[in-house]
Amino acid sequence: MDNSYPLINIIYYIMMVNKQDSDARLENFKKVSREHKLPLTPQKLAIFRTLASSCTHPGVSEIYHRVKEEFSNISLATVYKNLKKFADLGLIIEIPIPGDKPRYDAKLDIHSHAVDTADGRVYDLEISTSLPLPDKILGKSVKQAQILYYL
Amino acid sequence: MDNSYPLINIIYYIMMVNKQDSDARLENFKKVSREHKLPLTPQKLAIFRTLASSCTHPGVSEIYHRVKEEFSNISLATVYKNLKKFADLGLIIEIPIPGDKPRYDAKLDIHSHAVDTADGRVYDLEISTSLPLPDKILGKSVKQAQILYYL
DNA sequence: CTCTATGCAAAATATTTGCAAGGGA
DNA sequence: TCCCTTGCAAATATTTTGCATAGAG
Repeated sequence: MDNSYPLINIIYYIMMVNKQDSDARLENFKKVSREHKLPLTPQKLAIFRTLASSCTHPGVSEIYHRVKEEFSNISLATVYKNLKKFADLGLIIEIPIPGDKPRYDAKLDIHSHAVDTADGRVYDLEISTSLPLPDKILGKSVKQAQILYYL
Repeated sequence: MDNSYPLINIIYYIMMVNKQDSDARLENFKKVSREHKLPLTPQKLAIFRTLASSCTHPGVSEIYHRVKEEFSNISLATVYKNLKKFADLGLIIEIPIPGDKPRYDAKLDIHSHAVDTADGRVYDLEISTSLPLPDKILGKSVKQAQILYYL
């Protein structure tokens, strides 16, 4: 007898970004910037907003080109510097992609990603069963976790 | 009343590599190479063995330097080419690290990794609860999955 | 003998840095 | 005013490629 059928069905949802989400992210961005006494430049806002309102998890270069439509003379270095700073402040998450450049995500709650190896697209994923999340590993607290699924 | 205590205890194991593991990996490597009619050069063997017998999930540069002790004139390009080929053949897994260079792993069964953000070390992790693993997402079959925990 | 692999060097990419000038709070 | 930030260009770092030669099967 074949026992290999799954006992539970995993339900997953592909998440999209709506206006409420991106507005809330932008508010949090401003709040954290104020708390750290960091000036809110138009460039920073444009970079963050591009990310916060996007479903496509863009990388450095795509963010650069999109922001360039508004600020034609923005520098690539500014995009690099800010994405790094945002990640340090916990305002965005870096999604590492095997064999490719990293992508970024302004969705902060712990969730998973599906990477389509055919076209490089990355999707946000919520799953019905919870992610195994230990408090501590090796005595150190777990700061972040993500599952990467490769299709 | 506070319901926030976890209902289950997650048990995890830090996995080490023993000689049986690395020998089995090496055998599989030879078998797959034969199947694809790819010549088994001493350089390839050294690169694969370095990885298969390691607990530290080395990156390109570390593998290069370790193999260089044996083959003093090995080229970095050879290491790049071979790691890419091994990954394509499914002989190794690339572990993408946020903000850092990728690491490699010859352990093939689906498992998780803990990334120590303090020192960059990466550990293999087995956990007592299973990883939520859907067959298909967006109609495409799931080829691989890994959880990354950041400490 | 045939086909892939290797090593080297150059090219292509990607990312970081230093610094003078500008701009938010 | 005081820092932090920006844009530019140069410096680094990383990865890929072309090609002549070597070596595995």
